[in-house]
Amino acid sequence: VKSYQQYCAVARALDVVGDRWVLLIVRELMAFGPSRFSDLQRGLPGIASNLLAERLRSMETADLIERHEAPAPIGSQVYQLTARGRELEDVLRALTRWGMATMPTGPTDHDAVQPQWTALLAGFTVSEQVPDDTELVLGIETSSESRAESVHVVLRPDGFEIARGLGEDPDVTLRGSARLVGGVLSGLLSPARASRMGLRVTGRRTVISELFSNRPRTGVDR
Amino acid sequence: VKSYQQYCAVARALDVVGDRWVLLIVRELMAFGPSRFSDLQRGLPGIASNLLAERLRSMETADLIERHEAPAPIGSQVYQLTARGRELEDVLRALTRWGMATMPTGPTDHDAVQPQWTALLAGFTVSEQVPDDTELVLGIETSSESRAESVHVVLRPDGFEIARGLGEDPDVTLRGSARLVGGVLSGLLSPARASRMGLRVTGRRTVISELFSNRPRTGVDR
DNA sequence: CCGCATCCGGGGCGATACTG
DNA sequence: CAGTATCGCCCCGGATGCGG
Repeated sequence: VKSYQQYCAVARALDVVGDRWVLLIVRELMAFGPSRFSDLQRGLPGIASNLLAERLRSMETADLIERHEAPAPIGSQVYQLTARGRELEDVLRALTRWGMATMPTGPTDHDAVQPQWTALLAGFTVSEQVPDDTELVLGIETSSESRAESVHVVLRPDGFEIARGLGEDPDVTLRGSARLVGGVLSGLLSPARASRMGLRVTGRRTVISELFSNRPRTGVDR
Repeated sequence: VKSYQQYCAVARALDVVGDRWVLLIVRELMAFGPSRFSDLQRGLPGIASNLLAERLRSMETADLIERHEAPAPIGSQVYQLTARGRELEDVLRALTRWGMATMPTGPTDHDAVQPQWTALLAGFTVSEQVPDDTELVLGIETSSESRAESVHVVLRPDGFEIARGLGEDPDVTLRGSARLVGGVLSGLLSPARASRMGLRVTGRRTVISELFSNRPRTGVDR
């Protein structure tokens, strides 16, 4: 939109990422990596196509993303974060932590639900809980009213990756409403309570309790 | 504005703090503490009075701030952050770190300059560098073209406080353009270089080099 | 289909004026 | 000093169209 015209680091940052949708576009690219226009559109329900196009242009100008010709499988182009764009991870982490506190409210009926949002939450909150030299594949299937969609997260102590589908043989799989799955992954809901409320956990169930044994009770305190 | 209507922690957070000016109002209240309407207006050059009033209302509804009858000296009311509002500190920290990288560009001629913005930067970046059980008072005077305004920061290892004026006998005082003062405090500019470029340091000058001896060279890397 | 460009209605935003 | 009132403008959101 318009610059705040203030010589202040916060205002300067908001001049770039303060426009509507921008940080959510970064969220999608941080979750899935290089994505096509239509992929982004799916992950950003409510955005108008012209707005997405305009944002992608200005984000490219701002050096947040770069446009690439897609490799073999698809003959289109993909968008991905630049190094500068990836440095927004701490901003998204902070916003995630702060926004998590409002999650127990559960999705309103009109709220969209996408599994990669919950998966990103998982990557941010529990990835550093993974023991050294291990890789943990977490399957996530959030069932909205209409249909159920799934992703899987590869959790490593130093980071994570998200991809569509359940992948091959995840270590643990969480199925249920986004509220239950997200509640457990954010630490705001104990696995035991969630199970009683309808969460289904398959695979090496002990992994879940291990991940959450030494986590703070709420995600809000520092 | 309007909710994103997505069951995602980031989107939920942006539903509350994503509106224009909101995070900058939080910045002002985090810098100075309880403030009056006109104080906020001074710290937010460019905001229209009706917009400030509207934002203060919605921020009160969102439990970010609360309105209080002012104590003795002023017969008006003051606004201050709630606990929930103070929890936005990490969000501001992350945005500050990210926005700092754009600061060497210096203020454009039209950019406003206020010393508390630089002071907040100091509080965020160097407060934990202060040795235990010590209190360091840092005077800051940023000279814009028209006039020079000053604040002082009381730095403690576990936090900081900002107040107007230079206070009584600060340990060190930095005077100069906002670019020079901010450059040093952000770690993007060495004190030596800044001095050569016109920064004036008075008081216990050694404190400065001590504070910045074991800081990372740039503020951008994790 | 995918990746936009164009058009259009509504509302948030910004500037000014005004009031207790 | 602390807002309220009014008024354009432009951004946003939704729909449609269209070339590759």
